[in-house]
This record gives sequence, C-alpha cells and structure tokens, in this order.
Amino acid sequence: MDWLNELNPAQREAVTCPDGPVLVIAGAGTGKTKTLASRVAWLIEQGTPADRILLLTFTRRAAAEMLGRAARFAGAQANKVWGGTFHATANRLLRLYGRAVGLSATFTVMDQADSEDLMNLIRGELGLAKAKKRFPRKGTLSAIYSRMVNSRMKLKAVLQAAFPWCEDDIDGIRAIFEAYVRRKREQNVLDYDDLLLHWQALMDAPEVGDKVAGRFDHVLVDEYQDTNVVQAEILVAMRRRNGNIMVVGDDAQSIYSFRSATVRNMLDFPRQFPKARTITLEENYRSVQPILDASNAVMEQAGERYTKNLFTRRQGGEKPALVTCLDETEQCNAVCDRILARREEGVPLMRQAVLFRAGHHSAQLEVELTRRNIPFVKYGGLKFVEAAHVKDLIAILRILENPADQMSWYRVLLLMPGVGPAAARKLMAGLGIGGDGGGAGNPLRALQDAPPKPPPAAEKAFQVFRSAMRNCTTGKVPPAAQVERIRRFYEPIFERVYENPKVRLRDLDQLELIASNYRSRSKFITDLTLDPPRSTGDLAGKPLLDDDYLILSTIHSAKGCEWDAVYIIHAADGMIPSDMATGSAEEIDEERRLLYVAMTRAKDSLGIFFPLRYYHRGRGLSDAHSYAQVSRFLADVQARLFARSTAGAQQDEEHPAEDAGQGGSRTVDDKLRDLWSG
DNA sequence: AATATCCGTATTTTT
DNA sequence: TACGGATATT
Repeated sequence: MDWLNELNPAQREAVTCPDGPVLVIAGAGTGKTKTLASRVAWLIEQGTPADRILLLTFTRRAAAEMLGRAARFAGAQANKVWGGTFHATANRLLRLYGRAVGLSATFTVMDQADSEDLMNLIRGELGLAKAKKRFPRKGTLSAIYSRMVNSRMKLKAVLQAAFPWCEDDIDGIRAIFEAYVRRKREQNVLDYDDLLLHWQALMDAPEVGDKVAGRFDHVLVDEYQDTNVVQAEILVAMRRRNGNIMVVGDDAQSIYSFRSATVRNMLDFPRQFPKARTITLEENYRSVQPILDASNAVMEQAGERYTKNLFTRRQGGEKPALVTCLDETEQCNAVCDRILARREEGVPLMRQAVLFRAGHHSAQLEVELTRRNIPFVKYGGLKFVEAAHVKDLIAILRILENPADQMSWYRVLLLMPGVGPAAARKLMAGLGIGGDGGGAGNPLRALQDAPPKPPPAAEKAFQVFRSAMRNCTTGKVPPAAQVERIRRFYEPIFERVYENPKVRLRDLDQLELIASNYRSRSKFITDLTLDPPRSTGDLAGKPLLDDDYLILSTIHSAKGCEWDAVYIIHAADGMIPSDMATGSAEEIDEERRLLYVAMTRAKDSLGIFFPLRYYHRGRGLSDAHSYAQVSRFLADVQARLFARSTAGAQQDEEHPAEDAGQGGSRTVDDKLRDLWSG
C-alpha cells in the first residue's frame, strides 16, 4: 500500500484510524477528497465489503470522484460502495424498505418547483390568494415549510425568526401545510424534505430500522458543516449498532444555512458520538502563500472566529489582484483579457474558472465570451430540468410512473388548447384523480376506457394524448422510446405555447438522449430530479467535451473544486455580500465565508474584480447609474494583501475604491448612491 | 371560462 | 428583467 506514503501524518492518522467515531476538521485545500478516498480504500483493504460502506457526499459528482480515486487504490470493487447525496441515498433505501413506513415502491419524487406549484394550487383553492391583504407567495411558503422541517423548529418560531412579515398569516399557512402534506400522501409523491423525513422514520420502524442500520459497517460523510439537524439525527440512528462513522468538514466553509445547514453539527459531533476522535488537517496543498494570506485575512474579521489558520509549503506566487473596473463592460473585458493571457502562458481554459455570487451575475460575461469565441461551461444557476418545456415532458413521464400524481396531470392538461384551470379540474375529476378519497381506480385505464369529454378546442390534442399514453403503456417500451412517442403529442402543443420552439426543441433531443442511457423509467425520472444535469456541459455531447473550455460557476456550486486561476467577479458590496443577506450578523458572516470559499479555490493565481459603475436597467440611451464600492470584506485588507489596478477609462479617479468606509460595516444606503447621470 | 394585455415588484445560493 | 397578479377581451 504505497499510496499510504503519499499522505501526511494527519491524513494518515485519519485514513488508518481504528473503528469508532472520527471528526476530521479539514481546511480548504488540505486534501480532504484524497483523505476520504484513501479511507474508503483502506477499509476495503482491511476486509470491509465495499457494499457495506456508505459514503454520503454533497453531490453525486463528489461521490463519483472519490470512488474513482478509491478504485485506483483498492480496485474496482470500490464502485460497489454506496455513494451519493443524503437525498439520493434516502431514495434508494426507501425503494427497498419504504413499505415499513407506508410508502409504495412506486412513489415519485418532486423537486422544489413542483412543491411550490402544489403549495400555490392549494393556496388558490383555499381562497387565500384572493384575500384582501397580501398573502405569502408560493416561494415563501415553500421556504417556510422547508426551513421548519429541516431545522425541526415550530412554525411559529420559524416565522418569528426568519419570516416576521408573515406572522399574521400563520393560520392560513398552517392550513396550507396541512393540505399540502395530505395531498402528497394521497398522491404517493415525496418532496425533497420527505426523503429525509422518511429515512428518519424508517430508522424508527421496528426491525427494519435495525436492518438498515446493520446494513453498513462504516459510514463516511463529506461536507459535514453543510448538513442539517435532521441529517445529523439520521446519522445517529444509522450508527446505533456500531459507532463507525467519519465525518469531514470545515466550519469556515459553511455556506448552506439557507437550507438549514448548521455548523452546530460539527461542534456537537463529539457529544452525539461520545469518545469521538478529532483530527485536524491544516496544511494546504492547493494555494500559494499570498492567496492564503488574503483568504485568512478575510476570515479573521469574522464575528465568530474559527479554529485554524491554513499554511502552505508552496513558496512564491503573486499577490492576488484586485481590479477596479469602470463598469461591468470593462469588467468583462478585463476578465477575458486575463483569461486569454493565462492561456497563452500555458494554462488551459479548463484549469481556469470565473466565480460569482448569483447565477445571473455572469450574463454579460457569457455574451462577451461568446463574442470572443471562448468556449465555456456554466455550473449552477438555471438548470436544464427547470425549463418549462422539459418539466412538461417529465410530467408526462411521471403520470405514466405514478398515475395518482395530480400535479403532473394538472400541468399536462393545462397545455391543451382551450383547457384552463376549470376544465383541467373537471377532466381530472372525470378520470378519478386527486380530490379527497384519493385515486380509486387507475386514471390511465380510465383515460383509455372511459375518457371524460374535453372542451371542443381540446378534442384533437386530447385524442393524440390518449394514443401517446397508450403507446407508452402497451408492451415494454424503453424510456427513450417513450420520450419519442410523447413528443408526437407534445411538439405541436409546444410550438403553440412557447415563443422560440427551435431552441427548446434541442432540449427535448437532449432529454431523449439522456433517456437512452436508462432501461428503467423510474430511475430515469428520479435521477433527473435528484441528480439533475447541472451544467450545459453535462448535456453537451462528447465532441464539445473534448475541447478546452472555461468554467463559470456560482460560488455555491464551486464548493470542493479547485482551479489554477480563479476570477471572482462582482465583488462589490451589495453583490458579495448580497443585498438580500445583510439583515443579520449571522447572514453577513455566511456571506464572508462564501467569499472565503471562492478565494480558496485558487491554486496559483487569483483575481478579484468589481465594477465601479452599475447602470440602472438602462434603456440603452439612458445613462442612469450608481457607484458601487468594493465588498466590505475586502475594504480593510485590500491595500496590504492585494495588487490593485484599474480597468477602463481613468476619469473615475475621483471615486477611488478606498471610499469604502473604514470598518467595512457601512449600511446599504452607503453602497449605491446616485451621483449624476449623463 | 380561457386567453391577451398591462402593470408593479421582488430580486441568491440547492437537494 | 421576468414573473405574478389583476383587469380587459374573446
């Protein structure tokens, strides 16, 4: 096992430590992936059967990467390890054992948007949308619900703490949640939160709980700082037979509190698993010292101080650049110029990444990259499966899978010409879907044998729909063929409903292509909701992937990744930290960690950019703009730890970046100030 | 009852 | 800017 020799002492201790609970505190770039992968390999070499190891990661990609590495050390059997996200693992276990908690094995999973739609439907039905005073929107309702579930707080407390403006509506909200849960059960549908809750319930089920816990000899958890209370409880239940659990995390990189993740899980780990051993990895192998210095300096100002300062043996390297740009256009130019310059120096585009706070922050840059013929792949932001036309098609597949799925029926029926909410409801009643009393018969059978009468305008579409559904259910039809048959019904409709059908048509081709990799429809649609393709690259065919391309990513999606050169754009106050998240000290600290995560992705070179001038939704001619200041997290450290420069015209010297208010804690009012126009 | 049009407003991050 | 909601039209 010579691969053990490639580990430093702390890493080796983690990899080879004996049975029992272990907490590994692993700072950014300290070889966490390597350590976890080696641990898996070690366990296998020590005789643990691979399928008795459970590796919980934040994304499927992370699991795949670790198991790939482990396979290099321990051989192909590493691929038998149970690896994946909490949600995907829950799904897998519930398909096997769900009956013990009242689930039929054919349940379908709905994503965030679906659950918002269901909330909205109920909201309308209860007449809350029409009330005189405004009532929380579907997104808010879903956020409240999810927060309540994942933090295990009472509705009242959640409203008080995070949604004070909704407190008056507590009765209505309660009514909606009540109906929401009932509907999901009736329809045999689970939302993301349900996956966790049912896993947890499974662990309490007599006998089955023991069986599930006993199925694994070792549990390993990555990104532990971004797990929530429910997940922590699941882990405790999973380890009731033995305490073999290793969790790895970094409290300085906790950036998912909006999903109810809490660093408390890390802090409380020793209490939940008594006699836990703690190992800290502090040597950074990723970044050159000046980048670490700047990153550490950003973290040092945190309200709550964390445990470690990273160090590296990587000598040399240049100070990170802080580039003040005249406006967003100049920012795009400056970033593109540097990217191309790096590439000339021999750093391929694939080893360079542009990071930003919010998905839309890269919009203008994408245009410029396209103009300059720089290929790129974007992670995070709007996903393929969120596009309306893709959802339509998936909804039809869902109906085939789970005919009780009312939301999917509703969505599909609304597509037909002449069918609105009222007609859709009537048709569903005719098919015996939803309502109270659940689905008595099989709506798919009813659709063929005793179809209800649609409005005249919808008759043709309805006929085509019926035959499409029939074609998908008679005999064994592979998923890709089902997609193809559904398209015959869907495409004519689609061309009527959507503006630019040509572009969208390609997405349907993609969907069919993805489907061709599956033999089971159930697995196909579940994967689409639990592990959706997260980048344009996941979808692009092989030819494009052979090429060199630049990475664009939200900071959240960049977690766990590293690149030779990293460019952070829109590092202005109001973007990082986001204006949406400056309410409390905790929120601001999380934004700070976000910047820290972004900075520590860089190995050799780091550039931070911010535009001085933001134009207000200029109608092209109008020149209304306001001035921004550099992120408050950088205001105090920029002079010392960054190499500063400007891009764009020089006329703005009178607004130098160091106006940014000492202490870096000025309010929003200070940030964007209209000076003049024209 | 469905669809077209207009207006105001919220506006992130993801399983 | 895009989306949701309300109002006007078919």
